[in-house]
Amino acid sequence: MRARIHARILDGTYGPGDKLPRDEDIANEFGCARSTVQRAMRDLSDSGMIERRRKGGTHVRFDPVTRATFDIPITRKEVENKGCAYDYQLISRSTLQTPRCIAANFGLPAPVEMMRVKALHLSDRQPHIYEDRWICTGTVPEIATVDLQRISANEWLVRNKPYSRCDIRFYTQQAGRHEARLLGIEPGEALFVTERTTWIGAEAITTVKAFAAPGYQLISRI
Amino acid sequence: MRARIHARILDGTYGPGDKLPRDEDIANEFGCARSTVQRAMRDLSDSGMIERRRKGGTHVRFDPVTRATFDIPITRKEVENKGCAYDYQLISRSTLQTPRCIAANFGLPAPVEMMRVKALHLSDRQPHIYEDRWICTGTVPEIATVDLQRISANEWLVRNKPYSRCDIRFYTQQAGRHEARLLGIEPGEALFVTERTTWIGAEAITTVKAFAAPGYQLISRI
DNA sequence: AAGTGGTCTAGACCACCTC
DNA sequence: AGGTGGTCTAGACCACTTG
Repeated sequence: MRARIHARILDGTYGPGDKLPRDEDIANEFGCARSTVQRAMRDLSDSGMIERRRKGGTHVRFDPVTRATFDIPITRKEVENKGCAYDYQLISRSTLQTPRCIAANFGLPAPVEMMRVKALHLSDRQPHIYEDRWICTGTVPEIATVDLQRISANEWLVRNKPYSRCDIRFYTQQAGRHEARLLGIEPGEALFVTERTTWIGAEAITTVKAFAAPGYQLISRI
Repeated sequence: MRARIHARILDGTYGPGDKLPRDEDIANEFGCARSTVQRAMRDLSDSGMIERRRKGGTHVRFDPVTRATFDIPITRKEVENKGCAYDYQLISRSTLQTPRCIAANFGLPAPVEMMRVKALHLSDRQPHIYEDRWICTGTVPEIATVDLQRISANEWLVRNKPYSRCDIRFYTQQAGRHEARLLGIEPGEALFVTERTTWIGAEAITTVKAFAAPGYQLISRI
């Protein structure tokens, strides 16, 4: 039943920008319950095909988008899932005032005190990802007691600190001398950079810039 | 009600790997209908927090993942949404046998005839994305009659060819001479590469490699 | 103010998968 | 084969938002 409603929209009965009938009318037309229509519509809405607004009705999106979903695992798991041996090295940790640009990542007007953690993730003994992270000691005081030689901040945070909001951005950057040395590559090679910033409620948790060695791929199947 | 169930799992009552009670038991405990529980569980399942299997029950995922969704718009729209002027140039189109590696993208054992389309998308007159695309003329015969000088294959396909499956991968690559010349940059600069391959049912539609000029970012907010 | 989608109920039946 | 989650129904009430 739900499949029929899906098909009806996919098949071109309604085109980009068109308004669909109210759920109840569709339910009558198909001879099914309104909640069944609601369920189908929710799926289409999740997939980015339609947009719904109370009182405004349901419209086929005017500009179709491809909505892709990616699972970003803990770095250790990502390596192990490839069948590679995982290693991890803490490079440095220190507590200091953030530069203004890091505070800005969190939408904070002024610098605050945070812990800065630099670390290297290895895959089969080869440098894999270098991460440069700031952790808000105000929101996550426990971090002071965590043995970051043994467990990466990445893993500890994912396992222990739920977040309510997360900004992610991907882009590329040529390796500078610093990154090249740590990753064992030549300066100028193309790095895959992942920036992630998380909050719990309005409280900042962490922001991290992860530099992946060339060859890194992000994959999604829909 | 749904929020209470969400909270219950987030707050650590159940940890990674734990088995949750059956939906019906949870419903009794909370004094709500089973379908309400089912709905809450579905959300958690969609977000990657739990895994459900018929007869197997519901488990908190052992290895938490960050699940991010990205909207990938039509390139023209992506440029216009930034407030930039969009331009587009068809570089070449031809019909020929695919190399073996392109056929392999589709899981085809042998080369087939496809149309190859190279094109450049510009943002405020600056080269923005260079795409190198193969379109299956068997599945999409209409493409022969489309004026690809006026509308990009990207836009025409998204608007006219629904797909049932899509593989996407992102990675980086240093610009070669060819890409550098087209994008107006120096060889060696870091490109953001998007590879997309789509099917309708078992039929191949298109595969494309899009090279984005440095500065390109992919953004998601959760 | 009214019309639309969103949530919830109480119940039935189905489909899949593990045991 | 039985137990679990998945879909569906017919209905009620709620919440948002636009005209």
